Amino acid sequence: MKDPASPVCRTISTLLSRIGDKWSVLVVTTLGEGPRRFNELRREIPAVSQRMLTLTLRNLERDGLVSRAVTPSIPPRVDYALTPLGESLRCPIAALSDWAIANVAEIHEAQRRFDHEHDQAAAA
Amino acid sequence: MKDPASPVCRTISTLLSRIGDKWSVLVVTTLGEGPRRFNELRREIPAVSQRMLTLTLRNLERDGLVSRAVTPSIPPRVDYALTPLGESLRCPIAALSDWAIANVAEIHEAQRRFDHEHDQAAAA
DNA sequence: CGGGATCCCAATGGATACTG
DNA sequence: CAGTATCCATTGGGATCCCG
Repeated sequence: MKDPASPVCRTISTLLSRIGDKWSVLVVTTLGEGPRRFNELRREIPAVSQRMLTLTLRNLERDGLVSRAVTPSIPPRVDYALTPLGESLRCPIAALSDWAIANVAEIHEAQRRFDHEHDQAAAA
Repeated sequence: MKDPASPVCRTISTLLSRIGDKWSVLVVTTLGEGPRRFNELRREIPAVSQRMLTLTLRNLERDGLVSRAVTPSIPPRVDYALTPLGESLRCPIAALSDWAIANVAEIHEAQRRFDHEHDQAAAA
């Protein structure tokens, strides 16, 4: 199970990278509230650059988590939404962020203590 | 909630980065089976370099997820173990990897279809 | 045994400009 | 509006050598 060459482990690893990348989770949770157009997502996630939003959406689409519907009008219209697969990921993601929210104080205190006990050079 | 400047979001983001980095989850799940010494971990996770294992353990220790116990003998002995906080993370992590395992086939098929529909240049 | 220090390459990601 | 293309800075991470 821990052999990094096994397909299962590589897929999990890929998924974790996707979860860990800077914007995927934010996009998935936003789309979890309902379909969005490209610039709607940009507005709801102000810090994302248009380049990274595009890349993130492409990756999520490739993994089958997000659907992309193009309406070839002038101006063009593209709607993004979670697929059923993407919907099913919301639950484990929520579990993770719930954990994070529940333990943010403890983590911060651990970091503070760690930084204090070692040299206080790396005071993030 | 989506303001990236908010402390909560920054902490979640940090946690997700930790989850998403290449080795943290593997280390946490391995330590979930019981305490391990440094080189035991290296043996159980063959692909990790000693540098990255050190860094990963330091980060996890700083976040309060892993404890580090030094026995100053010759040769030195260092035991790593999950803290209660680290233990509590095993559940959401398991939820995530269960999801990944359950959906690996569907994800692969989505990727295959995506790569096929677009140019087959990026055949990962 | 359990690291730290250094070097170096590859990937991530931001800013900006251009396009259909 | 919804991207694509290019350039560039930062970071991640492997290899190697050294040390207590």
